[in-house]
Amino acid sequence: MASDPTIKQLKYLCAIAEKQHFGKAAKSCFVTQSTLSVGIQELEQSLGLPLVERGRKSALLTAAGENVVKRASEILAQVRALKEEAASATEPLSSRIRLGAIPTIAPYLLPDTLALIRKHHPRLQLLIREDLSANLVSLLNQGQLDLILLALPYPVEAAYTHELFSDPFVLAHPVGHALEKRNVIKPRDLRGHDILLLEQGHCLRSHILDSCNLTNSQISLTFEATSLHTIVPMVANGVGITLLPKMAVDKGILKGVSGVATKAFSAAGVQRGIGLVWRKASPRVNDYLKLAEYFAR
Amino acid sequence: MASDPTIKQLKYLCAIAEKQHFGKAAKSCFVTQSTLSVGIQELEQSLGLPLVERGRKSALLTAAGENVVKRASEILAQVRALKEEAASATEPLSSRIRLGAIPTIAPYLLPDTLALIRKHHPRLQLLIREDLSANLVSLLNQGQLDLILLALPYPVEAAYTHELFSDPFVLAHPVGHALEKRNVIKPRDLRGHDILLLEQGHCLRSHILDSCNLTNSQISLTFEATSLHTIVPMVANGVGITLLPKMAVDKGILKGVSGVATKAFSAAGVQRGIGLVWRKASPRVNDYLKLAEYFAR
DNA sequence: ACGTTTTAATCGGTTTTTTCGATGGCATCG
DNA sequence: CGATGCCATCGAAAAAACCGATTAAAACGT
Repeated sequence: MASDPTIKQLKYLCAIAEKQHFGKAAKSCFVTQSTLSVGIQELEQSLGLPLVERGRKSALLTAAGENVVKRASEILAQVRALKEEAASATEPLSSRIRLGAIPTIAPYLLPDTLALIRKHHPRLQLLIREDLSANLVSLLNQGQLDLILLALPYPVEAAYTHELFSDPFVLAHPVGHALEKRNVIKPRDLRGHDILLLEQGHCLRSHILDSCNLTNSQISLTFEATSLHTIVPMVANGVGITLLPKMAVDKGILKGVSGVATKAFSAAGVQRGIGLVWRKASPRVNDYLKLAEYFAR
Repeated sequence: MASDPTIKQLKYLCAIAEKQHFGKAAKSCFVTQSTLSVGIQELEQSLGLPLVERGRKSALLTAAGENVVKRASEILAQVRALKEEAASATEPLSSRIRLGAIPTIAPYLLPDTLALIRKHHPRLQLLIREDLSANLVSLLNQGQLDLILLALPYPVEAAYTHELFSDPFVLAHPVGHALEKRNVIKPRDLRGHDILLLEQGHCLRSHILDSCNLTNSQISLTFEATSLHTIVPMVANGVGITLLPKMAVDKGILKGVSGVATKAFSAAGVQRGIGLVWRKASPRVNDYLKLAEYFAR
């Protein structure tokens, strides 16, 4: 079977088309005339037809040769484009990063941070997927995502976890609630109260339970919500109390809601970690670390 | 400077994209795994960025890698297209031939012959240019034309002349003309008669003069026309006599014209030759010879 | 916990290809 | 008729491509 033409050969041919002269074409390609000559011959052989009409005065192209040149120059242009794109992609934090984030982080951390990142790295295309931790980890390990933003601790299999900062939980209770008068609040003070949590599958639920040493059975009323935004009005209505990520409170989840007060825990450890996770083999660790700086502030 | 990626390398990369596995990709490229491995590495080096994420389970593409693959597959498709076009062009009498012809041949020889050629070689693209011999020869030697159809003899510089057949001149005279009664007509019988010829520059003029041993001064009335079609009615109106290529008469130049009679010369040599001319260096002599067969019949 | 397997990178050596300088052939020009 | 210009060809040297074997590292199985 006839082998493929070489990019070099196509270049030679285009040079001939331009210069109409073997020697000059060779010079413009920085090779000797003999090299270019055999290059053209090989190309003609591999295509099975004469491309250049060797005259004494000048080297003209065959009709077929001109067609080939037309296609060849397109190919060369595309190759150039490929190289240029690749070159621009070597610029850090460019091209595409597919980022996953869980629902109890994304709405509070991403808007500001992404705006900042976008400002500094306009060439970076960040695709966001919001999903539960388990799904994100699975997608990451399948290669469908490049980077995920999780609450820690979380088992991420073979992936690498880069912790960013810790996010304390704060108590959110109806105004006038029995806990309001206490100066100091510890996890054990929660026992016996109706605690509203997200439904199973949200890692926030287990992080809260774990960090407060509670079990499912110790929660007297397990009213399960699908989002923090649905829990807040329930607290306002006196249905129960809840723990909110400080991150969410800082970003104004209580804004416009009356009848809910917050209180920080005096004990340490009532918190979750926030971290980035990527595949160990990932070649863009530098990019991820740079992104981490934006998330960490 | 970074060297160009190789077509082979692009193939390797696309194979990886498809198989997501070095070994399998290598097999599909009919090379060993090591060959493909270094090929990919070279490509990555020349582009200056990682394209493949070598996992233990599978070889995934980087974001940049996917972009490159997209472009690469386009390039490969174009290369394939180039090869296919070239292959189809090896079929004889395909692609393009730029044919020049003089005004005293083209209208009489081309219509029928081109129809025949078109029928047998539908893939052949014949571009026709009608011009005076001198211009055609110049265009041929400049490479603007591939083949020209001339009346012979004609000096064609370095080109090669392939004679097809001879085209006798016939006398065309008004009905009732003095020459009508003669059984035998020789060139010298023309002397003293008003002979209508094409203007200077048309080779037909000099061919007639030469073949009849006439000089410009021997023509009593030098009424110069720009085309044979304008001469014929002038003959019909008794303005003079003329010599017409038999070819033109055969193809009906006198059809619908009354009052003009024709007579063959009894002497040999009152004729012009018809021939194809191409550059000696032309690589498509086979095609031209094949075309010559159509013109010669 | 420990071999086994899988997978890609690496190494060493051979073959192939590429490239160059020099030479040759051919046609044109002075 | 020699000089010149141009492309093809040749021979040698350099570069590369390629292969098979081996290594390294991780995943898998027992």
